[in-house]
Amino acid sequence: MQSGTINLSQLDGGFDLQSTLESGQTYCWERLDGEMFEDDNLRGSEARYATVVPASRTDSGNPEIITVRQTDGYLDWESTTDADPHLREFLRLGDDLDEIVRQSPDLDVFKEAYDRFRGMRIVNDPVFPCLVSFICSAQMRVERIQLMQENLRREFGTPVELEGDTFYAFPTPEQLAEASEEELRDCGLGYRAPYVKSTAEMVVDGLSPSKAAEMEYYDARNHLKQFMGVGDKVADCVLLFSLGFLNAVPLDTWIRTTIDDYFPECKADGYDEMSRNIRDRFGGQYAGYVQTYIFFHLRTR
DNA sequence: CCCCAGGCACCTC
DNA sequence: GAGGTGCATGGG
Repeated sequence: MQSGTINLSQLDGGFDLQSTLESGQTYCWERLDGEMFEDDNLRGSEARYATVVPASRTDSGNPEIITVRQTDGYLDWESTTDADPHLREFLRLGDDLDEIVRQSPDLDVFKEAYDRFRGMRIVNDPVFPCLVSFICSAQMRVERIQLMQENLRREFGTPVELEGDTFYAFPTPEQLAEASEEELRDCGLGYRAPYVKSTAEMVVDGLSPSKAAEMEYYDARNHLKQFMGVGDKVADCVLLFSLGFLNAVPLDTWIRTTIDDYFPECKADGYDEMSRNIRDRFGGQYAGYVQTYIFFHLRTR
């Protein structure tokens, strides 16, 4: 086992592990001393979280466990591998949060959110788990999305051990493509089960979700919409939370409500037009950051 | 019993 | 392409 620390005081704009992992951006982590996404868990804890790095991302070619905990200005990690570069990538520790806030619009609702969750960063999840989890997110609460992903990992993922504890990698496209629709429904996926199976088969057959990362924003969104169960909103989530499109603003029910209450001038009929309006209103290149702060703030107040 | 949850596929027109 | 409808599942 390896361990290490990352000095958070050296990061521009600081870091907050709990809000980063429990704001509904990522379903790739589990909390070891409590349930993710329970409101009374919000803020102030020094909880430990675990994830499994996909085999496709590790030097060893095997899935590798990382556990991590934030204490007093440091991120302490333990891992089966050198977790430092993975953590910097998955948690976007290189983002200059101070600069992002400077470039964001002067909005009271954003200031409130930023005061509550200072240090929260957008995540950069591995693309296949991110894609599947947001296909599962349709008409579903975050607590149950998390439960569905835990079920998928346990039922279909490769087990990995760290000091006697067993964790599961998120299933590969091959592992999910081989699952039956019935088995997927048993994980609680409901009508999303055939979407997940079909999307896994498409990836196995060679359609690459990560290829969107090389494209211009609208082409990237259209590329992702080829997958079954992926529309404009899910595509924007994958672009923002996995592929580095910090300008993407997923238009979900909460942001739509916010638009009605705070930005009525951005209202429009189609997703495209309203999305463009709100992206401009949120300052363009970092609009996804603004949206994520506002979403978490309003959802948990 | 109702309604709703970080929407989407599919069918009309 | 724009608009309506069905969709599994669990909790309030």
